[in-house]
Parts: sequence; structure tokens; C-alpha cells
Amino acid sequence: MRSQGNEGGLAQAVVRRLNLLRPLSESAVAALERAISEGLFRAGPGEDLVAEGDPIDSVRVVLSGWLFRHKTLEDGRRQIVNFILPGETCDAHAYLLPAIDHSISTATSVAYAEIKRPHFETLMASERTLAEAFMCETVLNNAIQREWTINLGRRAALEKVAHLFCEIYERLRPVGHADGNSCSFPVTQMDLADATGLSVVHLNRTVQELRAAGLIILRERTLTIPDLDALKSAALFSPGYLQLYRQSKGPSPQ
Amino acid sequence: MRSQGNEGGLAQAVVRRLNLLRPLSESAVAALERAISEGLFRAGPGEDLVAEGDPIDSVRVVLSGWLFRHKTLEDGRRQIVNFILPGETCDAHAYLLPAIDHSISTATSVAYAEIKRPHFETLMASERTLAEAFMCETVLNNAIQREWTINLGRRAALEKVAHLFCEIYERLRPVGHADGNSCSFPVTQMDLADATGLSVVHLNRTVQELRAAGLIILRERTLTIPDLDALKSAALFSPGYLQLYRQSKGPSPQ
DNA sequence: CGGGTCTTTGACATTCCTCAACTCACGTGG
DNA sequence: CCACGTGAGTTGAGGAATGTCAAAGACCCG
Repeated sequence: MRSQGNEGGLAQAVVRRLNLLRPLSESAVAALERAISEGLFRAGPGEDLVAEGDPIDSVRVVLSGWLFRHKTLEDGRRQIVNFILPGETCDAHAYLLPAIDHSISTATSVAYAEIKRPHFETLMASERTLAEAFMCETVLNNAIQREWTINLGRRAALEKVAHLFCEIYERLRPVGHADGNSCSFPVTQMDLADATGLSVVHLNRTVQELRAAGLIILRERTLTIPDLDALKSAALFSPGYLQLYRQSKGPSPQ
Repeated sequence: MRSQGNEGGLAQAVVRRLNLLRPLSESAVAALERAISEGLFRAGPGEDLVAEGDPIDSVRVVLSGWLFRHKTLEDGRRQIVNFILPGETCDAHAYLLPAIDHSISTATSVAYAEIKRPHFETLMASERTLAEAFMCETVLNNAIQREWTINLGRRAALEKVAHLFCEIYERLRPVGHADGNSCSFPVTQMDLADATGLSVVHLNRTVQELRAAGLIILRERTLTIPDLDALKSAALFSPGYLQLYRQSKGPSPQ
């Protein structure tokens, strides 16, 4: 199910992504890979890794699999506020807060590395490029969260869903998790509804509308985008906010 | 209109706020106040300070007045993604991005300090507590943005508006910008609509509903909340995400 | 006094939600 | 091998929340 190799292979998405955010020195890569290999963990699908209100004392880096951040209102209404994709970090600087404001759960089975706060801080102090890369990631998260804000506030249902597909695809691609015009999309329609602020029923109809328009093919947990420009256009997708990846245009990784 | 004093008075909100995020050393406060006094600027209401796509080469700290961050879709639909209140920063670390993903405009006349990137980085390197405080601010911004995400995605109109009122009030209070159960609220209903993702007409009706329920008094750019708990309850407001201010429970400022 | 912006109101249209049921695939235990 | 249960996806019908259009007040300022 999960394409996994040795530890170096597992860390690949992380290194590749951070490297796009900020070029890493060789020693930074080595130190990061060592830290990752020392704190490997796995979790099954549907597990709650972090609950709202928890104090955070470590940094988690996702090696493979999907997670999502979510918040729930008293009466049960739930909002997925973001996904965490392979190579991404469960908030590098969240430990600065006395407690976390949201929950994190796994969507699929997941492999991740956990770096304890003291170790992480030592790492940041000794590897300047690594510290900058993680800073960039936090700033980028902020930009993504703003885009979600306008997505939920001002886009129509069809645009919301199309936009989410565009964003996920564009986030997966630079770390090598897109295959041509397809990518993994291991999320139920209920989760999609909670991510777009729609009801499950309306989300289902919206997805069907996108299918009927030939904009997406979504089946067996795989998303295929026959015409990315068309989908972006339907979504009013403008990739500026993901621009930290801009440098990826140059030397194609691998 | 604006209660303003000397420069030390102007910097007060900034120092107070950062100090709540992370206790500042005396030398940090002194260095910060010096940096602020060296780069004072003013802007009138309705000015665009930063446009989407601009490269950022300085950090701006708001001494008085309101600004807001916003993004606009191709067809003109606009979303205010956050407000920037006195004492807050226009993204301490935004210069890490090649270009900014959103625009920043003034809602009122504004006094702010601009610290050039090299100066700011020197400051961060020499004053550890200051660097940590600004880091906290960035992380807190992230948490606030997530709360806006659920606000727009899952709350009903009345709850959205009530929630915004609660949040703004709770953000103004710790820096001394609330007066009893009132605070300044210098924002048009059009802006409020764009912040809550509603149409102006529906926003207007929602505000009137809140008025009729006795939950708010809003006139002459001033918001009064007769019963904060009642408003919070109507908003399903849970202050956890603003928790960095938790320490403010101790020594009440001023 | 006139023009602008902001707020308010009414009537109507539309999007999206809710409820309820049915299908389909899959796995489990009898 | 089949009955059953469960979770996900789908469909229909009706209703509630919110948007759009249009116009009228309210207020401010030159």
C-alpha cells in the first residue's frame, strides 16, 4: 500500500520540500536525516495524534501518508482547517504555544518522525539553513491558511472543491507525490465536506458536477486532473500563495 | 480622534503586547523602542500599504489605528482575511517569502513604525526575548487564521458576526484598547461583510438582529458589549486559540 | 445645496442544507 | 455460502439561509 524504502527514502520528501523552501547545507541534510531516523513512528488511519488543548513538546515531520488539522464546535460541527501532506511538518514552532488550538488526526496510515523540542532547538541553533527552512514553512502555512479563508468565505461550492483539488495537487507535485496528472487522494467525501465547509450531500453533488464537466476523475482514492488549466480556471486558482516553491522551476529534484 | 502621546506612549501597545507573548528583557524593550522611534510613519484611512505580489523588505509595527489584510478574486469578490490592530505586526517574517500573498490596507488613519530587514535581523540576533516574542506572534497569527477558517466554514451568519466581535474585543483588551465593555470599531459594514463572507445586505440584517437581541451596541464607530458571556455564547466563542494572552490574567496592565 | 458614502428596507431568486432512503462494496461470523 | 452489518457514496424532495437587485433614507463634507 505504501511505497516505502529505507529510512533515507522515507526522509526524501521532507528533505526535498525543505530544500525548496530554503537551500539546505549538506550538514543540515545529514543532521536532519539523522534526527529523523532516530525518532521514527507509525500510526494507522483514523487515529488522533494531537488533541486540541494538548501541550506540544516535539516537532513531527510527516514521511508518508496524510493527516489533517481540524477544529470542532460545541455542537459537533467540524471544520478541517488544513491537510498535512508527506514532507510537511506538524508545526515546527507550535511548542511556543502553551497548548495547541486544534486537533490533528491521520487520514491514512502514516509514517512520521518525532523530534523532541530540546533536540529540535539544538538542531535549529547549529544548522542555520534548517532553521530558516522551518521558518519558511511556518510562514507558508500562514499563507495557505489565508487562502483557505478566502476559499471558504468567497468562493462558490464548485469553486471551493475545485480549488482544494488544485492546491493539494500543487502541494504534492514538488515533493514527487504526483504521477503525471494524477495524485493520491485518500480522503472520504465526508472529510472533503468538512474541508470545504459544505454538507456531505452538497459536496457529493458538486463532485459529480466536476466529474460531468470532465474536470476531474476521482475514484479509488486517486485524483486525476485531465486539464489542470481548466480546473484552475474553474477554481479561480492563483498559485501565488504557494510561491515558496517557485524555485522548483530550476533544478528538477531527484 | 486618536489618543496619542509622545513616542514612548505610541510604542506602548507594541511593548505591552509582545511582553504578553514573551517576557521581554529590559534591553530588548529599549532596543525595540529605539528602532520604533527611528522609523515612524503615518498613513490616512483607505490607503493601500502593501499590494499582493510585493516583495517585502521591512517589518511594520502598528502603533495606533486599524489595518486589514485582504485578498481579491479575479472577478472582484473580496475577502478580508484578518485585521491588524494596534500593537500588532504586519508579519514579522513575511520577508522570507519572495513576495507577499495578500494586500494590506488601512481602515483608519494609522501610525506605524517600519524596521528595515537588516536592522530587524540584527535586532533579532542580539535580543533573544524579542526574537521569541515575534516568533510567538507569527504562530499566534496562524492560530487566529485557523479560527477564521472554521468561522467562515462552519458558523451561521449570526455566529460569524458575533464571533468576530468577540475576537476583536479580546484582542484589543490586553493592550489597553478596550474601555470597560466598549472598544473602538472603526469598520464599515461593507468591510464587516467582507470579513465574515456575507453580503452587505445580509450582514446588515445580522447586525440588527444582534442589536435587537441586546447583544451589542454598535454606533459611531464604537462597539459596546453589554454582556460578554452572552455574546460569546451566541458566537460559540472559545478563547483557547488566543491563549498566548493567558499570562495577562496575572498582572493587569496599566 | 449637491454629491458621495454608508446604512437600511423590500421583494425575489438561488444556493445550499436537511431529512430520509437506497445502493454498493466489503468484511465478518454463522 | 449466505445473512448481516457497516461505512461510503448517491438520489429525491422540500425547506431554510443567504444572495441579488433596486431604491430609499441617513449622514457628512465641500
